[in-house]
Amino acid sequence: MSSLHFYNSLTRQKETFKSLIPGRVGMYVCGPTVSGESHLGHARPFITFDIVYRYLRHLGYQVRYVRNITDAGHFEEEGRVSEDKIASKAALEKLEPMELVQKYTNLFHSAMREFNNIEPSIEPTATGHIVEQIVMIEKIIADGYAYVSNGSVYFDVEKYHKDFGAKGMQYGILSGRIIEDQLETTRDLDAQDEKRSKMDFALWKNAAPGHIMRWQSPWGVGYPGWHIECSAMSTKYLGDEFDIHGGGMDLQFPHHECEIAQSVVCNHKMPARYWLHNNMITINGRKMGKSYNNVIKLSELFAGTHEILTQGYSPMTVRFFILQTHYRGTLDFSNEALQAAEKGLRRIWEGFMQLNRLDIEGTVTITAGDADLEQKCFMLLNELDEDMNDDLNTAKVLAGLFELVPVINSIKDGHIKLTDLTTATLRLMKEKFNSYLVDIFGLRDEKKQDDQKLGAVLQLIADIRKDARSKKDYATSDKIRDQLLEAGIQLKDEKDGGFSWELV
RNA sequence: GGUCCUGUGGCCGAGUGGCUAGGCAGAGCUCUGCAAAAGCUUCUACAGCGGUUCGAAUCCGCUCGGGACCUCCA
Repeated sequence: MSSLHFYNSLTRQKETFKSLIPGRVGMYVCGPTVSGESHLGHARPFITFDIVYRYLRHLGYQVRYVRNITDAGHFEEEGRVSEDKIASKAALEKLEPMELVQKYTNLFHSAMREFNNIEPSIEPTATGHIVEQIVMIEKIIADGYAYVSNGSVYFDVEKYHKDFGAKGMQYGILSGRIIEDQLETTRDLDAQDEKRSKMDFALWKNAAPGHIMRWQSPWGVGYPGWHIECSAMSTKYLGDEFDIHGGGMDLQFPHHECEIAQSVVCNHKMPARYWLHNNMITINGRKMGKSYNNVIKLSELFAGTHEILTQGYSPMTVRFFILQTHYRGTLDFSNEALQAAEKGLRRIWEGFMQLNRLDIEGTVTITAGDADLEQKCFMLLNELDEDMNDDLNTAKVLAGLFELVPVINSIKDGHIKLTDLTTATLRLMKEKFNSYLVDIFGLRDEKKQDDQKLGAVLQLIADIRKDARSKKDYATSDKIRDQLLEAGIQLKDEKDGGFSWELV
């Protein structure tokens, strides 16, 4: 598998990735609803698609990455409480809705920075694209696939299904749902009378009195339905047809299904070629979500303030934790798993630092001193790209890197000589570690150890300690080491008589 | 009820039918004044029952368990 493959939810199989325009990729990812603080579950898609973004760029693509901010709010429960999520919270908190939106948007952005996610190329907001959404709805009505009912507009799913199903774009194409079954099994909800069919979904909702977020439209005062913003904004910034559409698995139906229907009516094309869905983060085997009351907010996660947390976990630990599993599998949260990730990250990062310190150009070796080891390393290094290309198997890439860590440490400790490997392989090792850990996985050192002054001070203290040790004054040397550790600085004696230190 | 996914060793997790990932934890050893780190060695697996096959964790069937979606949801 020498080229990039993605599992495409649309076709339910792995496919070779080929962009519509050579060298360029358009990617749309469903962003957050900023009606509340982001939680651990939200971290996954944004980290996952950050990896996709980084990897595509690493491969040389010029990517336009669009990720929306849903700030217009949606009804709590369709057909029942016609109330805007953001508006209801705003009433409770006595805040201007846009003030609330701003607050949570800022929090979201700061979390994204902590995770070291690269900002998208465009981050459009739903409220900033009301006009585009209205225009799109008008077109759907004009073409006969939507109808106005009591100031609201609904999409006519059955008509769409009948007409476009004949063209191979039936409703249910993405989620694998059979519309006929859906009609029989969909639960009866209250106040369905505005809709002609229970499958129909809202494009525009009539705003009830007291509903704070509202806009003037051809159908009266109201607000957009849940799905139209993504169709409007993806079309505007990426065109009628673009390469990748991403999001959480729970959005596959109905959100993405409806998005497809809307876009197909307007543009007569399947909007995206590759549909990528990340799986959920579970906690005790259950999806993390408001309805389950098991949400850990990111701020709680970092600080360790949630009751189920035994400690705080840093953004990089969380990022690494997410990378250690394949994005399409569920990932179960537990303190043990996070602690393991924390230690694993530390180990691989230390190995990476050691590797960077090796002077591999000192003696250039053409022939490996240890042919078996050379072959093993060379193989491991070449498998990395294969694994990454295989639907982004980050877990396997990390496993491969981990297998090389003992080799690096052994070189450092002198168990393996630099000349046991060819210089070409050592160079490749440096290159791959750097590419994957830094560029593609977006990991970074969270402990800023580049403080020159602190380093100088520690050098002095270490010299004093060394003197004490040489006089076998272990009481003093241990005191220095123990008290530094209490201050959060760990000294490590090296075999060559030197020392290293680490902030803990 | 409908659609789909899933069940791997103490924990987390990869896994293309044959070469039995990896991390964390545990045990032993080496190095060290001690410690930490590191290195080497090592113990626990493929839910159960059938079937296909020379051979199955991997394919098929059944049973049991877990989960997701069908309603806002990452």
